This record gives sequence, structure tokens and C-alpha cells, in this order.
Amino acid sequence: MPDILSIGQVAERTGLSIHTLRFYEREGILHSPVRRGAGGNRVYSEQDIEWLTLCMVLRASDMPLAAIRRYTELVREGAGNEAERLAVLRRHREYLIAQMANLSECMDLINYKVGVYEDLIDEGTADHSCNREALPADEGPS
Amino acid sequence: MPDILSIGQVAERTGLSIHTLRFYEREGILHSPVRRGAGGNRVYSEQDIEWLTLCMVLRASDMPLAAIRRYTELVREGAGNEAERLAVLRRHREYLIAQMANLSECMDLINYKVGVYEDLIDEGTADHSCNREALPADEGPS
DNA sequence: CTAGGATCTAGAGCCGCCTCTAGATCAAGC
DNA sequence: GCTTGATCTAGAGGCGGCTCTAGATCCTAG
Repeated sequence: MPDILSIGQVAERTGLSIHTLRFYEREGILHSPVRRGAGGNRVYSEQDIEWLTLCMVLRASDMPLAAIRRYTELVREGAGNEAERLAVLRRHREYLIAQMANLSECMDLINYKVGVYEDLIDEGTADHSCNREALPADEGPS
Repeated sequence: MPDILSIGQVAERTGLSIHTLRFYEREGILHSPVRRGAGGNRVYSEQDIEWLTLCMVLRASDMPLAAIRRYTELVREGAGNEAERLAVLRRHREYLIAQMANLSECMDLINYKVGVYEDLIDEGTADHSCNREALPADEGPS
């Protein structure tokens, strides 16, 4: 586990593109300022990979870059601002709760509709009837 | 329940802006072509409200407008394409499953970190110790 | 007749998040 | 020395999804 990783290696290991890595750096969401090698090329550490992995989890749950940047700044500042970090985390947790509710509402709806259409198609395949009264809500003939 | 609703009324009842309603219409995600009154103003029905409500649930779960448009077209075409509708629905269901997994992974992480910070702050408030070894992963001093 | 409010159209603008381009630089292998 | 491949910078471009503007039209109340 060498602590001297090129941007290409980091891209490969995280799955982020090289472009995105540079973009994230400009956006200030890297844990610590990136070291530079002779020639000006970026040198990453295992810690950077870990931090990026964290960021990817947050992004996968739609945390805005601005919030990640805010959190990153707080962590970079060091001990003493734990209450603010907590606030950022709690705020995203509220979002997650709300979004999970949205997703399961949609999931219920889709499961219902999928069920209806599966029945419909089964019937159709079995050549039973052409009764169309059982269409899902909102999709009856206008 | 009059079936003659102005765009303003629809906006009020759905919570969508008037701009968004016109935008959605251009995007082709309205169940049926909007009727027009004398003078060219849009006339909506209760059915439109129901359809928009469905669309809002789908959007709230991040279904892309393109997918909603596709589904809308299929419904507009009428009976006979149930298999394709099913495919659209199942595709979004796959997305929902994956996204729910993302959200709960993030939720676990956040709950863990919130727990750590709460403990840290409690300790700090109670003036017990300044041991910083218990920092969440990825956030130790560099 | 007139003023206010709601609506219309076409099109521009904005925000978040990347994604890509152009042209320069450097290090290694033939 | 020369090519190839990785990297660099600054900045442009793209996409999804709205959001807003300008200027016209229409309806109603005073």
C-alpha cells in the first residue's frame, strides 16, 4: 500500500474519472491539499482514497457538493467544531429519511402497477377475456 | 369537482408552478392533449390532476422526464403495449432498489458518525477528557 | 373606457454536476 | 533525438430540470 498514488491510479481504484478528481479538488472536497510531485503532478495517499470513498457514499445519496465541501472544511479546520459537523450530518439524515419515504411511496405504486399489468398480460396470453376495466388508476381511457 | 380547471387552479392544487405545468406539457408528459378554452387558455380536468399527481410521485423518486414521457406515450397509445409499460416500470423499480440500498448505506454511515460526534460532544461538555482517538474513520488528523 | 389580473407564446437563463478540449509539459523506452 | 503516454492548466460545453422574462392577449370590475 504505497502512499504515493498517481491520479490515474486513484481514478482506477475509486471509479471516478481523472476529470472528476481534478474537479472535486477545485471544489474543495479533498480532505487535505493534494501534494505535488516533481513536475507538478498530483500525488495522492491512501487517506485520500478513503476520503474519496466517503464522498462517493455521500454523493450516491445525493448530498450536494456544497454540503460535502462544508463538511470537508470543518474536518480540515480540526477539532472544536464538532457541533457544526453534527449539524451537517443531521441535516443530510433528515433528507435521507424524507427521500426514503419518497422512494418507498413510489415503490408501492410501481409494485401495484406491475402487478396489475402482469395479471393483464397473463390473461391476454391465456386468451381469456379482453375486459379492460381493471386498468391501474389514472390510466383508464379518457 | 368541476372538470374545468384553469392552469392557476391546477398549480395551486398540485403545488407545481404554472411554468412547470407548461413545461411538462411541452415535454409531453400530460396524459391527454390539453383542451383549450375560448381565448386559447388551457383547460384541465380532474384526470389531469390525477395524472400529474402520479408524475410527481415518479419525479420525487427521480424518474427522469424522458422515462415518464415514454410511459405517457405508451398509455396514450392505448391497450396493446402493456409489455412495454411493464418494462418501463420494472426498469424504474430496479433503480429504486439500487437507490434504496445507496441511501441506507449512507444512513448507516451517518448514524455511526452522528453517534461518535454526539459522544464526543457529551464528553467535551462534561469536561472529561480530550482524547481524540475515537474520531470517525477518515477524519483523523492527517 | 380603462385598469388589473390571469393567461398566452417563444425563448433565454440558471443551477448542479460533471465532461471534455486544446495546448503545454514531462518521463521512459526505442 | 524522438515518440508515446500520462499528466498538467484554463476554460468551454453539455445535460437535466426547471425558472423566468418580455410582450401580447383576453376577461372582468369599476
